[in-house]
Amino acid sequence: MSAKPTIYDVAEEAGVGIGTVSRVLNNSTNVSERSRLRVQQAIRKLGFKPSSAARKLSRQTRIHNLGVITQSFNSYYSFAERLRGVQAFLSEQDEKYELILYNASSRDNAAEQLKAIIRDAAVEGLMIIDIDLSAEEQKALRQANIPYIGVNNSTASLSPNIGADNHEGARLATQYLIDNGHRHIAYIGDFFVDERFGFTTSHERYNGYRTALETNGFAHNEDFVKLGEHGYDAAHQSTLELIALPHRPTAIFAMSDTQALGCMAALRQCGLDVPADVSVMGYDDLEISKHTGLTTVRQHLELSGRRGAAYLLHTLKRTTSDVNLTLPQPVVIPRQTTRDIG
Amino acid sequence: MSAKPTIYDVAEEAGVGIGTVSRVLNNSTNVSERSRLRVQQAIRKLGFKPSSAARKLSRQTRIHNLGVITQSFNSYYSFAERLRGVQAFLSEQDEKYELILYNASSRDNAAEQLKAIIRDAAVEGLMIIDIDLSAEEQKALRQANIPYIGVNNSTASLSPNIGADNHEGARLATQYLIDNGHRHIAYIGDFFVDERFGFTTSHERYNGYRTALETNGFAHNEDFVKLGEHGYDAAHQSTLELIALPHRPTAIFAMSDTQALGCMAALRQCGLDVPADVSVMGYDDLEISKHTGLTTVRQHLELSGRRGAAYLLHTLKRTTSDVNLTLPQPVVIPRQTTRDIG
DNA sequence: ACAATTTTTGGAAGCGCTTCCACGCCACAT
DNA sequence: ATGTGGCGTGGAAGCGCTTCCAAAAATTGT
Repeated sequence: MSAKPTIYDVAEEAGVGIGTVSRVLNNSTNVSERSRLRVQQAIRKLGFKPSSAARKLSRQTRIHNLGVITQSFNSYYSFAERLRGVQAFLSEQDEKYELILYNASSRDNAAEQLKAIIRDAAVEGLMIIDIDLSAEEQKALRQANIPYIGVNNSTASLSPNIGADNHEGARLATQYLIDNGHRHIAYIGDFFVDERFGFTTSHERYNGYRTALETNGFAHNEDFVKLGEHGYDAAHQSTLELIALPHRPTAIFAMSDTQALGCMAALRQCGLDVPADVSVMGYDDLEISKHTGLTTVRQHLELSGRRGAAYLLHTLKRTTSDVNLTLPQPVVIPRQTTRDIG
Repeated sequence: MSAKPTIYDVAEEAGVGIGTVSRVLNNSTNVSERSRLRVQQAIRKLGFKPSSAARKLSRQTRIHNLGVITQSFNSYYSFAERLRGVQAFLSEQDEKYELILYNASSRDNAAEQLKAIIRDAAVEGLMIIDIDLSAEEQKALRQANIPYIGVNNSTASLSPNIGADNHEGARLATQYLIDNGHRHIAYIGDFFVDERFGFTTSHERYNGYRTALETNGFAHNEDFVKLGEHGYDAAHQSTLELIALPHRPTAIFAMSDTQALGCMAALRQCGLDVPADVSVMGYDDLEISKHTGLTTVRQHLELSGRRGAAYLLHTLKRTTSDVNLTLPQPVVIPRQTTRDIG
């Protein structure tokens, strides 16, 4: 008798009909105090819990739920900013939307979760942050009739996609450093993994960096490119390696603000001043970057969340009106960690 | 005919039985290629979407879902760290849990959302971050048989609660400054609002600050207490006011790292060095604080998320084993923004 | 006392799906 | 021809709830 109790069990236990139980559950009027008490007692005794599925089904009330799946809770500050955009947009809507968060621990796990989502029809729309879906996965979503939108994925592989132009942003960042007289610019980024399905963010930004160098006719120095795990610590380590170089760079372009912070910490730890000795450029413009005076590239994180959510809702409502899928161009925000050495 | 199509509509359109439609939906075997195609066509034509509620109900598969409700997406970095703890814990479990995020825009909105959650039995367990529930609200949750856990709420009012000892943390922080020779210590915090249901975090930390001062027999200076909105900007403003004082403090204790950053920015902007001229102490130990060298109080944010999730799961499983609800004591993490002026 | 309301009640029907059973059909062996 | 097995198929039953309706009980008025 450990099976989940239903209202029938409760009704029997309380010696009333199921209608009465339901009425108590819903705080409906027209229930005698005596019945209400008996039912409540039975509920407690049986540890009864209404099934939300059954409720949603019978009560015709369609509660919409959107999913957000990401692999990048490690770079969770930027994820949080995007999420904030999503929430903000959703809360402005008339209808209520539940936001279900899926956090994949690895690419394989992401695939697994995705399958589960499709199998259970768990969400009506899905936002995919920082995961590049294979063609098959995207097809599966389409077949399941689940609209989806990629955010910060490799534009090439995931469509539709809220595109941050990583290449252009990185090019601008590098060009900014060049305009400030820098000739020896290092790049700190993540490993270029997962290239099966298009470029990674790191690779895209790296390409933008290379483009800027080449456009200006500068030689490319392989020693100035340091790839590692994402995050503060790896960037810290990479920076130490850069400093140890016979000819150290005069500027370092980190592919994320978090990494830029790790970079700056390493520089200062070695007695180097930022920006007097070395300029540092980040990427993301997290809110903290404003606070730390980091020169960086603004890429409209919160807005990307908003736009993504807007797209999903429009699609769900079958609105034909177009939704703007492009974000404003990334732009360099000059602050105090870069210096003109021209 | 704009009503949501069901499998019956699809079956009719495709000229097959509902069983076949269901089989196609579930990628079941034993469906002729011909039928499969017809069904898929019909699905597309009708824009059919399976109802997740009906699915969950019929398929006996109980998918658990937990809710997290918060009001504090404004201080979302610390929220993100907690959430990370929750996710990490959940992903270690065998059973699958869906995490539904509720973000209240105001206290009233929180009350509204809470009602909706209860009404819809939307979640099996609820984590309440930074919102103090009234006795009635807690009672409603209990009646609805939804286990809940407060995180960083005023211990007094929300029970059970994963308690961060704000008073003690603030006392330690202040004592640390005192031990470093400071006698003129300012406090920057949030307004003490919402006291109907217990103390706010800001108030608790303020009290800890006062306790330290009094224990050491120092006079309390009302001018040194600046309360405002939460966040960087208000703290920035408060700091400017502190600096303008005839006798400015030698140390500033901000109730959060975010505010400490605003404070430091203001100091530097006025040509004051941290920590040479003024020491700054934060609270939270966000990950960024390590990066910015901020002396602060560590309060185990991620762990609080983990513990909260653990409690909910244990309760759901009716495990009798006790769950540890107490967090390690907060501890001062000395870094580079404070100086011994003894 | 009785009739006229009003409140309270039980339970059938139905929400949209999955699952299962029974049946038709065809290919193959006998 | 007759049997045998397996695939494909339709549709009834059932998941746990809400909602409705008609009927029973309680209340009011006369």
